[in-house]
Amino acid sequence: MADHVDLVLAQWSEQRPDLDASPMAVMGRLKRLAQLVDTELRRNFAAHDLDAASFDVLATLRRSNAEHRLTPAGLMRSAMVTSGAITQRLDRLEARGLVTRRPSETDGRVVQVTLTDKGLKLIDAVLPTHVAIENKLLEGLSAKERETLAGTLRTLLESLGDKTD
Amino acid sequence: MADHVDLVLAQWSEQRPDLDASPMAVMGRLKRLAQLVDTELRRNFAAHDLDAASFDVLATLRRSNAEHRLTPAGLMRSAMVTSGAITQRLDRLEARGLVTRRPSETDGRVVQVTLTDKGLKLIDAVLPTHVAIENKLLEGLSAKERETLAGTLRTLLESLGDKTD
DNA sequence: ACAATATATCTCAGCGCTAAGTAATTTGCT
DNA sequence: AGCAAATTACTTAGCGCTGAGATATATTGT
Repeated sequence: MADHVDLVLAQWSEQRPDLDASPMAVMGRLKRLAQLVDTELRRNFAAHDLDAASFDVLATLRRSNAEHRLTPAGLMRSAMVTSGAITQRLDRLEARGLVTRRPSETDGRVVQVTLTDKGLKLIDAVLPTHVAIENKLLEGLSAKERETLAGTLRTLLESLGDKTD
Repeated sequence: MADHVDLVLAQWSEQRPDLDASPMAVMGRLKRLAQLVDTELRRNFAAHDLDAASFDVLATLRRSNAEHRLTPAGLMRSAMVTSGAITQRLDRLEARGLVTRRPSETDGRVVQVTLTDKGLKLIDAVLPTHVAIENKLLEGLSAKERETLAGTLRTLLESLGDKTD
């Protein structure tokens, strides 16, 4: 009936009763869950010679359109990392022959990143296990709970400006 | 009415209609929120010459007991990082005079880590802004929604073995 | 036309983490 | 008591990210 964050909250109220630590009930759990999930997923990535960053790029290209093509700027917005991080991710993926970089014909500043056949095969091989693991991690919640949870998280994301537009 | 994850789910159903991507409705949002929150909190840490890792150690010591003392193993369990990460965090904090390391008198393998006066003052200076920012980030949810959300996240954490015991 | 501004990508130093392995100490089994 | 297994903390190589800034191209306002 108590997780790690309950202990943390009890400790705060003991050591700093003047501090209202209530936001941590949500924030602490968000952080902790994200970390737990990351650790679990990392195993699957490693089994396919991947890491979370590379998976993220390959998966984003895979789902974006039938050409599996996107610009670094698009990848950056999707991944919420800095442009430097994307450049380095692409360097690694290109060196392994999983994506190609081609200058845009219509805008000299732009680069088109495309999934290679090898990259497509790899991401399609990883996806089923990936989704299966995510499902397994969610087994503790009913379908109804998952739905409500997803809805509340969406409300929160929207309030923080995470729009599609 | 739609956040980034809604777009992602629509893309998957378009490009891989055979794949049941539904767990991403929760997992994708968890990851995205954790990343957004981290980015916001990082600013506050930097304003106090801190980073998330250092803040985490100082805050854990601050709340743990009146002596503000813990072992590296305890810090490791709380932070969910590897032992090497804790060693390095402590190296940095010790070099800045924010914590001290002292060998345990009862167990030769154990080290006692204690917050210094300087460390205590620093963490107490950062905490109010930290909680205020967390509160601000949660403004999009009603008190009721926050409560329900925290409850569901706890259920999920417990199902993943995040026990206090 | 042209200067100013905006956009897109890349570079790099510094930091922090993991994974794997080491060394020292304690615990538990027989 | 004696030894294998577990625990604790540390070390290091390699990776990936941020933040700041460089470079090149495109767009805007006059």
